[in-house]
Amino acid sequence: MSTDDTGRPGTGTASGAPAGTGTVGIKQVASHAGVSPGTVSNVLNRPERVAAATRARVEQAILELGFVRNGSASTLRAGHSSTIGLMVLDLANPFFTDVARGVEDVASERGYAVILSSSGESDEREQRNLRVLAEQRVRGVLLTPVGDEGDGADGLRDRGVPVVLLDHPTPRANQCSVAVDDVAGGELAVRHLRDAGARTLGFVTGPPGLRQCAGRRRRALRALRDAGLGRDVLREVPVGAMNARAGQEAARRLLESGDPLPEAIFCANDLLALGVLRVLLQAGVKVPADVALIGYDDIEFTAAAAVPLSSVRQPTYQLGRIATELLLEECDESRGHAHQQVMFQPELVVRESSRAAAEDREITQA
Amino acid sequence: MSTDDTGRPGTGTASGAPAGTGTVGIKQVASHAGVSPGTVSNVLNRPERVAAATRARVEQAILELGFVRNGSASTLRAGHSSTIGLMVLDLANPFFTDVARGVEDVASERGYAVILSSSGESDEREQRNLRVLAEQRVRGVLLTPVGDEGDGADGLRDRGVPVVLLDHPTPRANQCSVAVDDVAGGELAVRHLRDAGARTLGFVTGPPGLRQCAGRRRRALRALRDAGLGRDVLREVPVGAMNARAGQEAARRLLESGDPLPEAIFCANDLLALGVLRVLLQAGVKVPADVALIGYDDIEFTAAAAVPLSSVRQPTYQLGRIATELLLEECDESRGHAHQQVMFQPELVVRESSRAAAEDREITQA
DNA sequence: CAGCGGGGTTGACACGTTTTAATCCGATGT
DNA sequence: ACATCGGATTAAAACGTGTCAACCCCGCTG
Repeated sequence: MSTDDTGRPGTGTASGAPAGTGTVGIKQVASHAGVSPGTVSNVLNRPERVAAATRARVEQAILELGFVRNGSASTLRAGHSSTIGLMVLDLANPFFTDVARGVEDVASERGYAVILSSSGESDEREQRNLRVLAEQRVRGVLLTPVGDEGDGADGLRDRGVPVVLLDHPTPRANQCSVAVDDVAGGELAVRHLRDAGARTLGFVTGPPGLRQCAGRRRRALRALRDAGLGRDVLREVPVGAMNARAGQEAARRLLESGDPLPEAIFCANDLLALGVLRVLLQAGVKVPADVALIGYDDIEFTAAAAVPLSSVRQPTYQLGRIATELLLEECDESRGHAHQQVMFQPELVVRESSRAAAEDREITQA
Repeated sequence: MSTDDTGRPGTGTASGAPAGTGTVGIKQVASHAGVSPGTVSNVLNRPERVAAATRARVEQAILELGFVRNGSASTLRAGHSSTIGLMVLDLANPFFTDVARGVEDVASERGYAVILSSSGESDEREQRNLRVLAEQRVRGVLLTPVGDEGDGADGLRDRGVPVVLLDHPTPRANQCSVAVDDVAGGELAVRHLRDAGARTLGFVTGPPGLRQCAGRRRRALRALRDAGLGRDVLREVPVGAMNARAGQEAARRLLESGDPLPEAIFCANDLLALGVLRVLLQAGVKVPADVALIGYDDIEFTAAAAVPLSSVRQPTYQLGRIATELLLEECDESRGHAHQQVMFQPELVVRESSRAAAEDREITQA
């Protein structure tokens, strides 16, 4: 059968690798190496089962023909692909970027590809993108759910696709999750601010619609209570987003309210804190002498800020790594897999922005 | 049809779609709707060819059975998938993050999924990940190549996979590319610094092995020459990475060298600039009074820095959008597609860090 | 009334791979 | 020398969808 379907109206007219060959599949490799397609498949998937001599011959043929396996056909036949889905809330947030790096590294090590999706904190987009992932027959999904309940992925789980919740503790025992102890983090921050001498506290938080924010707010309140302080010393400043601009907005509101500034401000997010910091400094407020400031996430830029920001560090990269390892484990041995809820402990990182006035004689040493 | 799956999100097990059903494919839908598989396929792909009545019936069946099309089979049969690959240099860089957002938005709009890869500025990883993309039979690839020559993707192009170069102008006419005019950007920055009164210039640049850095260095030199300045006024400070830590390192080296500081510093990257800024401020150097400072990329954090950083803005998000649109266009109508090299013009963003002492009477307006 | 045309629908095949059962061949044990 | 065994290889049957030619039905025209 002389299959010369070369009538390609193709654009880029061939160069480099053996071009012109319509599509080089397992069959072409087989005939070129003088074996059957089945053997080629074996070379690809269970090299140990094929004699060294033939294996070499096949590998040679693969190289010469520039064959790359067709993932679709493979997936179709095997029933599962070698890609995993990663759905984050916001790509622009360095927190998720770090997580994604961890995910990508592990996945890449194991030969998995990562399909990255961003829900943009929208329920509807989350659903739409999850559907795309389902169509792609991803092997599993790492999901930072938008809603409180992680049930947006129930559809996937019912279809037998493992789902690991990211940065979201789950009450349900029938799924894996990886998260950081938010309550402990809030406690660390609030206790630290109190220890630094603050009697009144401002709390800058994102839109309450966001699960993340709701959670962090609850956690802050609880930490306050645990610290023996009443809600009356707390001043909440809700803002519309979780970025630096919103932080500036929040600080302006605090300044213009006429009330005295709180002695310390806890921001639900480093981006917010950076914005707050800038406006305070511009207004001549001294940080931390007048107002102590602490953020959350410990993104890279906090350390580089004019007054280096205290923050609560989360093992973001590790978060991604562990979650991926958990997911791949669940994929590989779904039989004996025991779901586990991993909870990391956050770590307080104290920098200039919140050092007690007592211990810092010379902050900005210029 | 007693569909009792109405609003019962509470019960953990078995909810949503009919569970237990092995795999629901096009056939099951067909028999459930009393039509042939071919018709179901038509409903999915060419709805206009099927009568309204049957279409409704089929759609109903799809809904009831919770059918989602098997992308692998679809791809296999159709010969091309509905995913595109995006390979960036470094996920941790907000520049690429922004680009990725643009890509994701457009792709998502058109029903494409995005497979995100990071080469981590490593040639070997680029090759490995491109191979994975090839296996996945992506419809096309957006690539920010590591090497000077964008030939790492030639293998893909030969296989008929459209490749659009991202943030990398190409000399070759047989491919699309989207980039920002680096030379113009360098000129903007250098000219601006000179206009602000700087006579000597420091240039902090990343590892020369990186194409990005090599390019930006060349561009800076050229801009200098165009500005009528000799190389003798230039002081180069190469560093090992493109992040804030490296910037701090660079600034320290400048300070400790004993030579007088340059009157202005141009950083190849905002992250570097942030690091430089911090160290300068700590050392008591006034910005911009003593040293003017400008970065590149205009990432979000520059505006929020203690001394807001001047920068050269690139339309990052747009970069991603346009590149994706170009790619999808090339995919859809590969016949009549004319390759084009899009070149954006960068924009100078002047903030406090580089205002001439003359023009700023009152910078901090609070 | 016969022929015709066309929209709607159908079957069946092909896509490239994995996998299972069957086949082949040389070597081993008696 | 024959039966047997085991490793290496093969042939063929799926996997779920898209495509295309064929087909059917019905109304319309000559």
